[in-house]
Amino acid sequence: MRSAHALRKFRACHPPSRICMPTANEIRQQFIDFFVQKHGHTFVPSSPVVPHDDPTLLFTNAGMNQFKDIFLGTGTRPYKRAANTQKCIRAGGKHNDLDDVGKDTYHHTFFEMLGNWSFGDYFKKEAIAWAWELLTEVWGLDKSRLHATVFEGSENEGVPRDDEALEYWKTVTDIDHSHIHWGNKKDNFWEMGDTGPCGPCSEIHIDRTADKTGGPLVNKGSADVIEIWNLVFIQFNRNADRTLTPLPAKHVDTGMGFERVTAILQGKSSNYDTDVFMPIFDAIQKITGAPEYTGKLDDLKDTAYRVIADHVRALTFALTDGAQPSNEGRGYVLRRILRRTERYGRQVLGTTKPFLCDLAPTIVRVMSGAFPELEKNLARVIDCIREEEESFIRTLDRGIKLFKEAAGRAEKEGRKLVSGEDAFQLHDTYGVYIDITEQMAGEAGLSVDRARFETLLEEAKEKARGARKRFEVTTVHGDLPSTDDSLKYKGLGAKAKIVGWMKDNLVGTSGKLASGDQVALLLDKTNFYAEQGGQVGDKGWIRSKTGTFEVDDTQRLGDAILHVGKVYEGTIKVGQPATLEVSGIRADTMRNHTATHLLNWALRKVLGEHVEQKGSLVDAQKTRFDFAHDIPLTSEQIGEIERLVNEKIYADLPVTPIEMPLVEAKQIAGVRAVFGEKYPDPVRVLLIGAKKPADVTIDNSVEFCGGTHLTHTGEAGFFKIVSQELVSKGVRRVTAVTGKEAVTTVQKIASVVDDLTTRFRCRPEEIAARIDSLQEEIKKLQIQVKKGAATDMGSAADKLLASAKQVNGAQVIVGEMPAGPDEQIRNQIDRIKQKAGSAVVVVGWKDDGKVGLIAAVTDDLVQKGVHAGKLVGQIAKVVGGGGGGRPNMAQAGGKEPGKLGEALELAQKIAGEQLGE
RNA sequence: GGGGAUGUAGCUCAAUUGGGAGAGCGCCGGCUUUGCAAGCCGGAGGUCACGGGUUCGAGCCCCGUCAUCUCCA
Repeated sequence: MRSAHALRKFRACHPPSRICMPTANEIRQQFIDFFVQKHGHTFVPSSPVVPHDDPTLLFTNAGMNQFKDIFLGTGTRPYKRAANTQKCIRAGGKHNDLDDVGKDTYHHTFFEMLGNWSFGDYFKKEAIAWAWELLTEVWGLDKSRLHATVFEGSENEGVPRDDEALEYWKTVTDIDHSHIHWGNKKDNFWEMGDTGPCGPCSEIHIDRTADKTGGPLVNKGSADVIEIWNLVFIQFNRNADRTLTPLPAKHVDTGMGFERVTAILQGKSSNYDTDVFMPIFDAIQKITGAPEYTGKLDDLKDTAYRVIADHVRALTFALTDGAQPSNEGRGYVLRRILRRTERYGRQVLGTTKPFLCDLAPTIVRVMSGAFPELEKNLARVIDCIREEEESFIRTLDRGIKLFKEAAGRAEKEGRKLVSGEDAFQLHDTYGVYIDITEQMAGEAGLSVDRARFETLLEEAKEKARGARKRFEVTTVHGDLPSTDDSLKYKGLGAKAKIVGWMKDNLVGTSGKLASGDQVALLLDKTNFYAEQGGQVGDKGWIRSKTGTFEVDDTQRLGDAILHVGKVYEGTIKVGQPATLEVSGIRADTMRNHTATHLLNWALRKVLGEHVEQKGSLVDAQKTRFDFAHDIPLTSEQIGEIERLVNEKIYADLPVTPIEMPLVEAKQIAGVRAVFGEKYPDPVRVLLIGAKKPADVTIDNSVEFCGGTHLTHTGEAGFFKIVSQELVSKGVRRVTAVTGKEAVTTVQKIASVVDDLTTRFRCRPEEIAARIDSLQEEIKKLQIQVKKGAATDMGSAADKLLASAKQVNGAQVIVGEMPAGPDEQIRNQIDRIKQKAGSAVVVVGWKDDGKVGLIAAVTDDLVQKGVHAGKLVGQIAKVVGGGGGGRPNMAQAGGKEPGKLGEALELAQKIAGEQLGE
C-alpha cells in the first residue's frame, strides 16, 4: 500500500523536480508495481548474488541468471511474466569492473538490475510499449531526450534487420522517428554463449546534453548520452555450426541499471550522487572522520569514497548470501575487493583500524526494505568483515615495510625502478598486490618494472598449471555413447556389453584392443562408480571371453562412464559381452563414505552451525573432510566427535537413500549440501537413522549424495580420527579411518602406550605426570652440574693462570682443562683474560672421544694482529678437526684426543710467532 | 592441487662463511620527582615451533612434521 501511495504521489507531481524527488526505494517499487499491478507480472525475489547451483558462474551478474533454465528449455515456472530487481556483482571473470570502480560515475561491482520478463508470452510490441509508458508517463522523462536503437542486421551472421521492432517503435510509441537509430551486432544482438538462445535487442538511451543534440552520440561512449534500458528479444537458437533456428517460444528479457535510472530520475549526473550512496558516504565520513565527499572525479579522496561505498555493498551482499573470503574462486574475489577497499581507506582517508565492518549496518539499514535477507546474517557478516580486515591490515603493514626495503635497494643502486623480482615477491609471497606496490612506488618517486613482474607471474601460473595430471579429456572427437550406471548401487558383480573406448580424445566404436593397450573402456551399462562427490572412482576387472581389462580408475564424462585402465591379458573386442567385477576395496570405501556423513553431522553438532563442507575425499583407506572452521580442534572436541560418530555406528542405524524433487529435498530440516555443487533434479538424498524425510530430527544426518553407502551404520565397525590440519584460512581438514584401518590405528597407539607404561612402571594416565617430574629433575640436575663444574673449572683455570709464559710483554696461557659445557669453559677463559690483563689463552679438553678447543685474545693484542680464529683453525688440524671464530674468541674441535698435547704445543708456538717472538 | 615466506622472551623483532642467544616495549623491585609525562639502577622471563640429519660445533645448512601468512590453478 505504501508503494502504491508513493506511486500516486509521484505521478501527481511529475516531471521530476527538486521539491518532489522520488527516493531510490520508491523508484524500485514503482518499477515493480508498474509491471506487477498494471501489466500482470509476478514479482520474483532476487536470487542470491552467490549462485549456489551454478558453478560456471562466479557471481550473479545479470537479471537473467535465475531464468537461464527457462531460456535453455530445461526448466519451467508457474508464471509467464515476471518482474524483479536482481542483485548483481561484476568482479572477476568475464565481466570484471573491479578496476574501474571509483574512477567514474557509473561503474559498480555491486548493482541492481531491474527487469521485466516474458517467457513465451508477450513479445516486442508490449515490451516496447510498456517500457515507453513507464519512462515517459509514470516517470515523466522528457520524450525529446529519449532515443531508441534497433538491430541493423548482419549478413554474414545470417540475421535479418529487426524491422519488427522498428515498426513497433513507430506505431506503439510517440517517439520522434528521428530518434530511432540502427545499431550493430556488438550493441544490439545478444547471445548467451557460443551456442544457445539469442536474439536482437533494442536499447533506450537518454540524451543529457544541454541543447538536446546528443542524437549522433548514441552508442559512442559519451557520458552525455547513455543507455538506460536494454530490451532483449530472444527468438533464435544458435547452433554449433553457427546457423540460427527460430525458437518455438519467444522470450523477452529486459534490464535496466537501477543505480543509473535512479540518478536520472533524481536529476543527478553521477550514480553516486543519489540517495543510494549518500547515506553510505555520510557513514564513511562519520566513521573515518575524513573531509566530506565533494563528488569530484579527479579527487583521490572522492574516489576513495566511491570505491569504499561500492565495495562495502558488494561485500555485505555476498557475505549475506553465504560467500566467504578465501584463497580460491569467488572467495578470493571477495578478498581482493575487501583488500582494495581497505587500502583506499588506509592510504587516502587515513583509517588505521577496521572500519568496513562498521559500514555494513548502514547498508542493511538502507537496503533491507528491498532485501530483507540482509537482516538475517548481519552479526556474522560484521564479524567476518572485521576479521578479514584485521588480517589484511597485518599483511599490509608488513608489505609497506618490505616495500621500503625494496625501494631502498633500488635507490642504493641508483635505479628509479623497483625490480620486477621484488614486486613479484611482494605479490606472491607477501600478498601485496601490484597496484598497491605501484602506488607506493609512485608516491616515492619510483616506478615498477611491470614487464618483468608480468613475466614472472606468467611463469608461476604456468608452473601451477603444469602440476596437474590424471587421465584428461580435452575435447571429444566422435559420438560418445552414454552409459547406464544405475547398477552401481546394486553390488560388485554385473554383466554388460563392450561398446567402445576412448584414447587421446578419440572415441572408438569398432575393432579390438590388444594386451597392454591403455584406454578408457566404454560399456552399455556398468556397476563401476565414477568419481563424484568426493568418492573416488572404482577399481576392478572387466572380463570378456578373450581377455581381461584392469580398471585403475573410473571417471564420468557427460553421460558416459570411462573405465580407465589397460588390457591386462588377451584381447578385448567391441561388441563382446563382459563380466564386471568391482574390486572388493569398494566395501572399505563405502564404510568411509557413510562415516563421512556421520562426521559431517557430528562436526556441526560439536563445533557449531558455521561448519560448512568445503570438500572431501573418500577412498578405501580413509575419509578426508574439509570444512569451514577457524581454529584447530581441541583434543576434547575430537574425542567428542569420535564418541558421537561411534554411537551412531553401534546403534546400527539404517542408511536410506531416497530420490526426490530438488525443491522438496531442499525443504528437509537440517539437510546438508555442498555450496557450489550442482545437484541433479530429482536429487538423491541420503538419510541416516530416519527412514523418510518426515522423520528427520537433529539427530539424523541428511545429505544430498550420489555416492555408494552401507545399508546399516554398524558395518563401518569403528571410527577414529587420525589427523587434522589446515588447508587455507578458515578451512580445516580432518582425516579419519573406519573398519580394519581404524582397528590398526588404535592398536598402534595402544602399543606405544603399553611400551611407556612398562618403561615408567605406571598406569597410562600417569605417564604425563611422570614425564613432567622427570623433566623437572633434569633441570635441577643440570643446575647442580653447572655449579659443580664451575668449581672444578675455577681451580683448573687458576692453575693455568699460574703457568702463564711471558712473551713480549703479553702472557701466553695454554693448557688442558676438564671437560664441561662450552659456556663454563668460556666463563673461565674470560676470568683468566681479566686477571692476566693482556693475554692469549688457549685451552683444550677431552670429552667422549672428541677434543674441544677454545682460544681467546685480549683486545689490545687483537689490535697488534693476534687472531684467535686463525690460531685455533691451525691447531685443530692436528687433532683431526677444524674450527674458527672471531679474532678475540674462537672455538674448534677434533676427533683425536691423543694428539691434544701436540696441538697445545703448536698453539704455544703459533701464539709466540703471532706476538712477534 | 602446486609454489613462496615466516616460526627466537608476554609483544614487535635483531643475531656477519655455522663459533658467547640479544634489543625495544611490557612486567617485577628499588631510587629520583609530593602534579603528569617521564628519568635512573637492578631483576625475572628462552625446549631458538617440533622431530631427524650433516658438523669438532647448528637459532643459522639439509630432510620431514605442525602452525601462521601469501600467490596461482
